Amino acid sequence: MKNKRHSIKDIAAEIGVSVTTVSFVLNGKAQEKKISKAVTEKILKYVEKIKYKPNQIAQSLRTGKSKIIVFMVEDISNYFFAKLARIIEDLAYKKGYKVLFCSNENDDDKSIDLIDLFKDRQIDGYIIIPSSGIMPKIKELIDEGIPVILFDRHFPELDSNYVIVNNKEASYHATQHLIANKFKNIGFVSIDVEQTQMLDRLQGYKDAVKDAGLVEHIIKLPLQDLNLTNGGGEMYIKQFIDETPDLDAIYFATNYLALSGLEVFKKYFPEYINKLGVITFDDIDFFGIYTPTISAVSQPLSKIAQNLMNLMLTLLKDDNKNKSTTKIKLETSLEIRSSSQTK
Amino acid sequence: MKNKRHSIKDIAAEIGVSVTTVSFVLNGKAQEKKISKAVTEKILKYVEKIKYKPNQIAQSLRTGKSKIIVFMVEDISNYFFAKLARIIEDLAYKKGYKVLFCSNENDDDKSIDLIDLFKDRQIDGYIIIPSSGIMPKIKELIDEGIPVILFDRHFPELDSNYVIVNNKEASYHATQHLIANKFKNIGFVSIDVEQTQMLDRLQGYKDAVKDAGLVEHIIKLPLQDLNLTNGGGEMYIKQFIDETPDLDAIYFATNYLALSGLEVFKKYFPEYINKLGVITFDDIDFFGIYTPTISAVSQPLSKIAQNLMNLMLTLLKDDNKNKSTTKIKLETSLEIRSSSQTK
DNA sequence: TATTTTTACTAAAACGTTTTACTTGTTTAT
DNA sequence: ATAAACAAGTAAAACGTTTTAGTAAAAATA
Repeated sequence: MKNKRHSIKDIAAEIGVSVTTVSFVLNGKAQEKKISKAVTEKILKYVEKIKYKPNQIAQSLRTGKSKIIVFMVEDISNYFFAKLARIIEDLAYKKGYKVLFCSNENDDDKSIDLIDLFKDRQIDGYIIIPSSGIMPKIKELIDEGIPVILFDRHFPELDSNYVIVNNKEASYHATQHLIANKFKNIGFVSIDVEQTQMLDRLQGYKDAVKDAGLVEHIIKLPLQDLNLTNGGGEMYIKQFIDETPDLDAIYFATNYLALSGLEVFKKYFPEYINKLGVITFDDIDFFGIYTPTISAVSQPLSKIAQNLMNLMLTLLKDDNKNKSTTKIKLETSLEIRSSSQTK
Repeated sequence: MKNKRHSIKDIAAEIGVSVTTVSFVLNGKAQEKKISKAVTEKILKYVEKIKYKPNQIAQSLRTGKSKIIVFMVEDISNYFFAKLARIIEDLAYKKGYKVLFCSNENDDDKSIDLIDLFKDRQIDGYIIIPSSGIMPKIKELIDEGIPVILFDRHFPELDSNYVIVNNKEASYHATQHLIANKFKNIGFVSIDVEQTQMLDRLQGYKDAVKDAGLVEHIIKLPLQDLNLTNGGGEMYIKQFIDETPDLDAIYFATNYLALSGLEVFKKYFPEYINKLGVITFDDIDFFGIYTPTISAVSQPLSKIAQNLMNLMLTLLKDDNKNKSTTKIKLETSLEIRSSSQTK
C-alpha cells in the first residue's frame, strides 16, 4: 500500500547517473556544473513523470533553512490578528514559505517558551508582536542572525526591524473627532501595559484633550487576571462609567475593549449607547453593522501584511547580513460612521 | 557572536562517551540500555547546564516524524475557525506538537495544492475541513497510513475518521423554535454546495417546515464568484427578501451568511430587523451584543477541539495501524436570545 | 606531440539524530 | 575452571539532501 516515496537515489539509479548529478539538475545548476543537455533532460523528464518532490526535512537538515516562518501574535482568534494571519498566509505560501501561527497571550513566559520551542526547528524568520518583557529574548534572536520583525509595537531601546502604525497621530485625530462633535468628557479605556502602541494611543488622546482644554478620564484595565481578548474586564468598564460624572464619550484603545464596552452598554446602560460618543481603535466588520454604527481607527491590514512579508523576504534573502534595520510606520484611516454621534 | 548550537557529538566529546550513549540517555533508555547511573547523571547534568535541545529536523529525518500537524479550514480568519484554531493550538503545543494552520477557501485546487506542499514535510497528521471534490486526495492520504480527521463535514462514501455536529437535529430544532414563535414564512439562506453539513442543515429545516405544514423558502448563494466568508453575497440576500412575499423570519445556515444578512438589513431594510425572526447556525460573541440579540445554534468549540485533538493523538500513537475509524457527532445547543423575536 | 583547459560527471563528507549489531570485561552458575 | 549471562558501553549505518573536491576523457593550445 504505502508506496515508498522516491528519493534522489532512486532517480540516480534509474537514470544511471550519480546522486550528485541529479541534485545539480534539480537545483538548476545543470549549466553551471556542466551537466549535458541530454542527461539534464532525461532527469527532468523522469522527475516530472514520477512527480518527485524533494524531502524538505532532509533539505533543511543540510541547508539549515526550514522554509518556515513564525507569526506570533497575542491571540490568533482575535479579529485583527486573524485577518492579518489570513493575508500573511497567502503571501508566504506564494513564496514557498509555510507559517507557524501562535498566540503568546501578551505573556512573557509564554512567548519565551514558544520561541525556545521554535529554536529547535530551524525557523527561518520571526514576525512577532512582543509582550513587554521579552526584549532580551528578541535581542538573542537578532544576535544569532535570525531575521526578526516586530510589529504592532516595538522596543524603543532596541534597534530592530519593525512595522507599526501611527498610533499617536491616529489617536489624536480620533479624539479630536469626538471633540469636534461637541463631546466634553471623553473617557479613554485602555489596558495597563507599558507598550509603545498603548503609550502612543494614550498620548494622542491626552494631547487632543489638553489642546481642547478638556479634562482626562482614563482607565487602564489590569492585564494579568483577565482574559481580555475574550471579553473580560466588563466590571472595570462598568465601574468606570458609573464613577465618571458627565461622561459623554468613550474612546476604546483596542477592538476587544470596544466589544467588552458594547457588552457593558447592552447589559447595564441600554439607552446610553445612543447618546454616547464612541470611537475605537481597530475596525471590525461588525462595527458597521451595529446600531448605531461605531466609528473606528482602521488599521491597513493588507498594507501591514504586505510590508511585513516584503521585509521578511528581503531579510531572508540577505545572506550578507545587512546590519541596518528597517522601521516602517503606516498610516491608519479614521472610519467615521455614526452620523448620530454628535451632540 | 553566533555561538554554534550544541549537538550530541559535542556532549559526547565533553563527557568522554560515545554519541550512542548520549542518545540513549536523552531518550530515557538509560536503564534499558544498561548505561550506568554515574554516566547517565553526568550526561543529564551537562545537558541541563548547556541547555541542550535536540535538533528536531535531524530527529525528523531519522524518525520520519515531524511533530507537526496540519489544521486546514476554509478560512482561518473566520470567527468559528479562528476560535477553534486557538484551542487546538494550545492542546497541540501542550503535547509537543506544532500546528500549521491554513485556509483552503473551500476550493478543491487550493486544498490539493496545500496537501501536496505538506507531503514533502513529513506531516504527522491532518485535520481537514474538506471541500467537495477532494475525496480522492483524502483517500490517498489515508491509504498512505497518515492520520486524517475530517471535521465540520465528511464524505458519506468514504470510511474516515471525522468529528461533526448534529446538523440536522440542530437545524430542525432551530426552525421549530421560530415556528413555535408563530413565524409562518421562514426563509432558509444557505450556500449552493453539496456538503454534508449544509445538506443536513437544509434537511432539518425542510423537515421542520413540513411537519408544521408551512412552505419552504430557500436560497442557495453561489459559492464560486464571491468571497462569502468576507461578506459577499449581499445582493442575493436582498433579492431573496424582496422576492419572497410575507417573509417573516430567516434562518442563516452559517455565521458569515448571518453577518451578510445583518448588513443587508442595515442597508436596505432598517426597520425590518425588529419584526423579523432571525436565527443562525454558529454563534458569535457579537450576536449577543447586537440589537436585537440574535439567537443561534452554538457549536461546542471546546468540545470539538478536544475531540479532534484527542482523536488525533490516539491516531498518532497507533503505530499498529488500527484500521477501524472513529466517527464522532457532537451536540449543539440552541442559544435563544431575542425575547422580542416572537409574533 | 605534449601540455593545458574544458567538459561531464562522481565519491564522499556533512547536517544531527536514532538504532542495530557488535565488543569487552565482569559476574554468576555448573 | 569453564561456560553462560550480564553490564556497560561503542562503531557504524541510516534518514535524504547539498556541496566540496575530485577524476577521466576529450578538446584546445603550444
